[in-house]
Formats: sequence, structure tokens, C-alpha cells
Amino acid sequence: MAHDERRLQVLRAIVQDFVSTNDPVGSKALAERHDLGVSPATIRNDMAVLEEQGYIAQPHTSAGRVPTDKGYRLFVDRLSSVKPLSGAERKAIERFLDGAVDLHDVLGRTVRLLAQLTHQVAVVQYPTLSRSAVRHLEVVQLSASRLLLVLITDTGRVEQRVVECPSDVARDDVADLRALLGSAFTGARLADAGGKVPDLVDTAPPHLRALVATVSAALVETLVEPGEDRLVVGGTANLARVAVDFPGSLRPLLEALEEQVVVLKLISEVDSGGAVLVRIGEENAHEALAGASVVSVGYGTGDRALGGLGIVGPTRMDYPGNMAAVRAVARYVGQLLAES
Amino acid sequence: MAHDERRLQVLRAIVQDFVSTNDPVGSKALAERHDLGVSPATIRNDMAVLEEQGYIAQPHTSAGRVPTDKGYRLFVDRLSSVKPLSGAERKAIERFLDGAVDLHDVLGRTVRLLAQLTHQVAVVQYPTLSRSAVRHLEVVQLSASRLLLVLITDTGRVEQRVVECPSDVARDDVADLRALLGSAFTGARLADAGGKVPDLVDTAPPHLRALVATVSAALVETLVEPGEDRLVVGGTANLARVAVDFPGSLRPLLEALEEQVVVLKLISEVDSGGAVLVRIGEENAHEALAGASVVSVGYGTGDRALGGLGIVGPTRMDYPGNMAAVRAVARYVGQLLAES
DNA sequence: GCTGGCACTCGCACGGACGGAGTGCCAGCC
DNA sequence: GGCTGGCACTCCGTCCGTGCGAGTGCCAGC
Repeated sequence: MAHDERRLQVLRAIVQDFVSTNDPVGSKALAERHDLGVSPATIRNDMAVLEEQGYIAQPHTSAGRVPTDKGYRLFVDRLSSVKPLSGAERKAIERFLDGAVDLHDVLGRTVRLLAQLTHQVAVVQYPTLSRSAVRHLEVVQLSASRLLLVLITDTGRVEQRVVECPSDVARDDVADLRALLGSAFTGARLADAGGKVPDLVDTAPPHLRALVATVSAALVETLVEPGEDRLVVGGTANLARVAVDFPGSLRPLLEALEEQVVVLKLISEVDSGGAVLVRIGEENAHEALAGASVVSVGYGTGDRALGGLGIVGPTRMDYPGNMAAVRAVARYVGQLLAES
Repeated sequence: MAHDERRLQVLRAIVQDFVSTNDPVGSKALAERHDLGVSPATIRNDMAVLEEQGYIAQPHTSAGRVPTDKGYRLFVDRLSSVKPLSGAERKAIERFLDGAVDLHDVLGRTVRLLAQLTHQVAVVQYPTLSRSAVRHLEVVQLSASRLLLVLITDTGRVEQRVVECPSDVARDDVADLRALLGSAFTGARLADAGGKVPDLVDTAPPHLRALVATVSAALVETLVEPGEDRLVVGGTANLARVAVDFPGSLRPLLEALEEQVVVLKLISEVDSGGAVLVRIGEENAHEALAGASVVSVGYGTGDRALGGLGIVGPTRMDYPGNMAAVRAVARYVGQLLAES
């Protein structure tokens, strides 16, 4: 029906205007700024219906209307097309990310880039260890009974862990241990590492068994268990810019961002199909994020999803633009990591 | 003179009251809350002198007085004694930091601990590479022409760098390279690494010379050059709590914190004698930090300063308490790193 | 089903009045 | 000489009443 169609146009116009002005938008302004072909009075009728359906709300009697979470949801799902990035933006992505010398550098640049493109807080997850494979495993003796394990993954992550051994370890044993662990784990997916331990212990020379058991337990414990996934956060200064959108205080949000677990959960729950995921306001199911939206997507090399990245901002954000930026950056990061 | 003495007591009382209440403090309130032994009228005379000398100011005619940067400076230098930590706080430090498994973990816990103890933004510098020595140097071949250098320092830092070689590298050459670099650099201070390169290249077998030159150049460039020092920042949520102390906006401050260079400079300029350094307001010589104070101290193992740590907060802060916390945490971190 | 008109509601900005806190100064006292 | 109580003055923050403008809902007419 042409009816419903126009009502959706009205909703779209409300979202667009409200996002850009931060003022509740009224029927008159709407009729002036958009070619809806009808008079303010008609728009008012549509707005009344939209309000009844829960897509918009008015902060006070006789102020303009403001989109609700549900309204943004409809907008994102049906009313917006992904805004293509400008040439300048695409150039900026390349310029920014090229020249990175290691994973840490890549992710640091990525988070700064995303923050700059979207003017929101950017979040990038390190490539998940569980989906990475071992490229190299190094054992360094720190002292008689302390060993340092260094794990290098095929995604470029370098992780370390100090292992305290129950008894002193001979120099030769360290070399043997290194060889054993190396041949057992190199090339293996970290997710499978746990299963290899019993076999490895069994086949180890008797005098090394206790050592191998201790060390591989530590390896699996720290490096494979979930929860060890790291996060890079950047652009928190952008929160100050949009402080007006968080009426209470920025504090809960800043706390949630520091409490990486919260955001990590959101970011890592990316769609395996590579679609951009948007979580709006209350959909986030975490109190501190109730007034915020999260736009995230997985990045990866070819068919393998390595991790997630995205942005966090007020629900009043430019969804099409931010979705485009997040998607473009994720693609480029994926390519970059595939090369290395 | 008893005169001047009392005037300083008045200044101290003003600082203490203002820090705890955030209200400009007047002569009457001062006389009531502190046993200065004189009447408000006398205090007023003292305040007039203190104001003339620039230690205090009044926001508006006929409001109370507020300490100036100069007033805080005098307070810190002459009027405050370092507040000893409570037993609970000392316990908290131990509980928080023990059980850390690697350097990353130690510094992460440190920054959270400091933020929690002081309710300010905490900043911890990674141990300076230039003052660290090489414990282990690993070369991993990523592809025919790409090598990954992994450097492990005696302070527990693990740094990585990808090196693009002009031509393909044979497997055996990698092993030789590893042995060469290892024997040349292991145990050496990174600050001296640059000087060792020419010698190393000269003594290398002819067919490896180009490779050694490329790789060691990359090593020195990324890992030894200054500016590569890293920073961990935490507790930015505390800024929201004291937002009232930053009249304009938190933004410049948040930006300065993200722009790690700024803070790094401050934190790394620690006193070699191990004294706690306090920079108040304008003393910071960076616009964004004009309304902020930085309390920092070096941490290290024994006689060697490894890096700095500290806090950033409004000039209106509890200097004695924060100085004590910063110092205590730095000592504990120093011990912890000395053990490993 | 759309439109113009109209009465109504409210939030907000403006402005004046008021009270309170704090000061500076002065004369008197120890 | 230094401290004290008293007093007049200044000025900020708050409160309240008013007016205005934006926006709405409803209704009659096309």
C-alpha cells in the first residue's frame, strides 16, 4: 500500500534528520526538508501511527519525535542502503594501513583508522587464538626452574607465558623440550592442541615426561583457553563529542569498554557469513550499553574468520556510513593479514 | 615567624578542604573546620596576602578561595607529608599483582590497580627497550622472503618485527642467521646494539652479509629506536567522575591520553633518584594537560630504572595519597620484575 | 484520504527579586 | 603590632512568573 510506504519514508526522514541535528523533529520541518509530497497535517497522522507502533516517541508532549530503538532497527533493516565510501576514504584506508610492520601495528592502525572514519569508539579483536595455527613455538630458559614459552601463530600473534617448573631443568632438556613441542604443535590448530597433549606426554622420553606435561598444560591453559582474547580500543575521545547522547554520564560506557569482556563478547559474536551486525540500544543486553549501538563485523583471510572489529557509539549514529566503514576496513584488514 | 607559619597552615587547610569538597572555601568555614586558633577575620587577612602572592584565587568576587597551581605546588613541596598506605591497601597491591604470568599481565594488573587505588587515570610504561638487554633473539621464516624477528628482553618484553628481504632466503641460512644474531646480541644492552652491527656484518660469512645487514638494520630500527616505547592506560572511566573539574570538556584530555606520545614523554621523564615527581597544571607544558596534574615515578629492578608509571587527574586531587599509592605500586612492580 | 485551520500543551529562555556567602575595611582591644 | 568583632557591600545562584515558539491533536471541508 502506498500508505505504509509513505509512513516508512517518514520514519526514514525522521531518523536522518534526527541523526544529523540531534533535535526532535516535527512535522513541519519534515515537510520542508523532504519531498514527501504531502502536508504537515498528513505527516502528523503518519507520525501518530508510527508512535503507536513504537517506532518513534516524543520526549515531551509537544516536542518533535525521536526514533526509538525499534525505529532504528527498522531503519537499518529496511530503510537504509549501505553508503558507498568516498574515494578519499578508500584512499585513507590504504594509506593508513599500508606500511604496518607487524600484527600489533596493523591492529593499532586499524583501530585509529576506524575511529577516525566513523568518529566513534573503535574496537578491534586480536585474531582468535582458537582459530589460529601454530607457526612457531619457542622455549627460553629464564632461570633454573623457569621457562618462557613463546607462541607465534600463523596470524602473526606472538604470545608469551612464563612456566614455573617443579624442579630445575637442564639445558639439554630445554632443547629436547623445544624440539618435542615444536614437532608436536607446529602447524596444528590451537583448538586441537589440547587433544594432542596426552599423546605427546606418552611418547616423550621418560625423564622428560613430567616436564612436558607441566609445560604443555600451561600452554593449553593460557594460550588456548578462551578469555585470553585481546582487544584494542581507540577513539574514546570521540565519546566526549557525543556526550550529549548519554544523559547520565559517560562512566558506565567507559567502564564497559575497559571491562573488555563485555565488548569482546559483542564483537566476537560476528556473523560467520561476513554480514555487518548492528546491535541497537537495549538489544545489547548489557545495562551500560543500553544507550549505545554496536556495529561489528568479522574479518578474516579468505574463508576463515579470525576475529571481529567494530565501533561503539550512541544509538543516534549514522548507521549506513558506519556500516560501510566497518565493512571496508574489515575487508582491507583481512587482505592484509592474508598476505603475511 | 609565627606569622608566615600560620599563613602556610591556612593554605594547607584551603587545599585540603577544597580537594575534599570542591567548593571554594571561605574564612568562616576554615575557622570552623580547622583549629587554627584565630578568628575568621584574621584568616581573611592571611588569605588576602596568600592571594597577593598568587597561591590562591577567587573564582568570583565574594566567593571563597581556590588554590592556584602555584598553591598546589607549595602544598606538595612543603605542606604535605606522604600519607602511609593502609594495611588493606598494601594487601590489595599484593593480592592484585601476585599471580601475574607475564609482563603484559603484570602491567595490565598494575594499571588497573593504580586506577583503583587512586581513582584516577593510570598510566604504565613498558620497560624501556634501550635500557633492556637481549635475552633471546629468534628468527622465524614466514615465507621465502619474509622473516619474523622476535626479541625477548631480560625485562620480559617480547617484541616482534617482520622483515622483508630483497631476495629469497634458504632454510639453512635462517638457522645460520639465527646463530649469528644470537651470539652477537644475546646479553647485550639494546642501547649498544646499533654499534655492534658493522662488526657483525664484517665477520659474517660472505654469502650472508647482505642478509645480516638487512635484518640487523630492521632490528635496530624498530626495536632500538626511541618512540617504540609502549604505554598501558587504564581507568579512563575515572575521568567521568571528575568531569566537573574539567570545565570545557574531557575531550582534549582523552585525546592526549590516546596520543600516547604526550603522556609517554611525561612518564618517562622520571627522576633517576626514585623520587615521586608531580607536575601540576600549567607545569605540564601541554595545552590539553593544563588543567591536569601528573604524578609519576620510575620503577626498576635494583639500581636500574626500567620505565615510569603514574597517574593523570585534575589538579584538584589528593596529592599525598596519590603520591603514596604511585610510589608503593612502583616499588612492588620493581620487585616483581626483578624476580623474573 | 488529504488539507488547512485552530485551540491547546509544554518546554525553554528571559528577567527581576531574594537570600546567602563571603569579602574588605575599620575601630577597638589585648 | 597584631587580633577581633562588627558592618556595609558585592555578587552569585536560585526561584518564580511571564511570554514565546514549536509542535501536536482534532475537526470540518474538499
